[in-house]
Amino acid sequence: MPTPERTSLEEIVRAARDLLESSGHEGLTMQAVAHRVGVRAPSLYKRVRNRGDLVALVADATLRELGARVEAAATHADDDPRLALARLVRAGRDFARERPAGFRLILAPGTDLRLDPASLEAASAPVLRVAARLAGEERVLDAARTFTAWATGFVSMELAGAFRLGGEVERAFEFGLDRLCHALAIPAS
Amino acid sequence: MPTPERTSLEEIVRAARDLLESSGHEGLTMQAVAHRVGVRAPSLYKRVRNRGDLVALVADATLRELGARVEAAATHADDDPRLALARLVRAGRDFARERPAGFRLILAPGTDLRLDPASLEAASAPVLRVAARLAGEERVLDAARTFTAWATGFVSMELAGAFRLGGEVERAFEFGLDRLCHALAIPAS
DNA sequence: TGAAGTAGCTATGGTCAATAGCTTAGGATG
DNA sequence: CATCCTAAGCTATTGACCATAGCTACTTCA
Repeated sequence: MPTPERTSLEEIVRAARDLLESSGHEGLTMQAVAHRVGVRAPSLYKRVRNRGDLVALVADATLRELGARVEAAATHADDDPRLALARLVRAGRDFARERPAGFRLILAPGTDLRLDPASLEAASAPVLRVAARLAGEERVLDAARTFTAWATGFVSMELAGAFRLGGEVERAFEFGLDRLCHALAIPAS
Repeated sequence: MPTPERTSLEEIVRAARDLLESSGHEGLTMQAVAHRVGVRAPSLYKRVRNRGDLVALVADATLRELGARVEAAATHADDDPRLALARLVRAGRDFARERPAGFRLILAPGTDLRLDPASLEAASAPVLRVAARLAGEERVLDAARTFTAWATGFVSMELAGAFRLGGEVERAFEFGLDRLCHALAIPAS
């Protein structure tokens, strides 16, 4: 039997995620992570291949948490798909505000970073499920993608500060959500 | 009169942009840029404060080029706003495919990076102009933002490889564009 | 008690950002 | 023409960080 782990991989990833949010992508150094875990930097390489690997783990953990949040928002069991979609996107917005740096990591992953397809699947499944309930929509996949595109674009714009005043954000959100729902519920003319 | 510049700032930024696309964000080192320009690394600091500054210049140059492309796509002088919007988004998609790394830089700028508001303004103005011509739409700003959100989200998804097969991309694009145009041309009920 | 495996450490090498200080070229000025 | 002076570029250096090598000590199991 192997020796029980003193410093678990989960602990390292958690420290790395916190550090990413507090110090940015540049501040996410092996030394800083190690210090936060209470260990010296080289010890991390017993659990992680290199820094890129750690960043990938951070990205995947973040993506999975986003998926869980969206999933939780989807399981509210009310009939109105519009409200369900609104909750889904709000879950994404809240998450992006809580972990902006992590969100950026999964929003625009570098060429080197490969997100786990299973995690992506899990995160996008709820939208697909709700979209399937949209009245009059037969092209469910395309509808879900259109909605997801708007939602991610909106959140990324909000994150980048594209909306100056706070009130404008909500107005723009309600507007976009309303129009998207109309557009996707009404069959192509 | 000052001595004429041997190595211009434009030359440096151009080299940095090319390097960003060929070697990624990590490969964009001062040494690599200097070597490409035909100079030693410390000499760059005569033109640029630090690496972050150079990245900001790269981002701004990329954003301005995107703006110019979108602007060019908008000045086609045909009456159909739908075709105009299609050309706008296609210009963005083409650009994102040509300079994916640069596009990511302006899509999800890090917390440290501040994009020039004027450049952002110039890049988003064409959409606003076309949106203003949409029949029956009075909330022009919100409409433009909704459209822009969908477009950026779509491009970022395409860039991240969210669409498996090539054909699916075009189908999803046509679908989303069609629905968005319908949604934004029809006044809220 | 002895063997084995493993967590963590120190020491080290290599890359890169950034600064200090020097050298030199080339125009401006007398 | 001689001189100055600005600025471009260089070498040398420091400090941060990633990553590996190799050692020590502890835990578990026979």
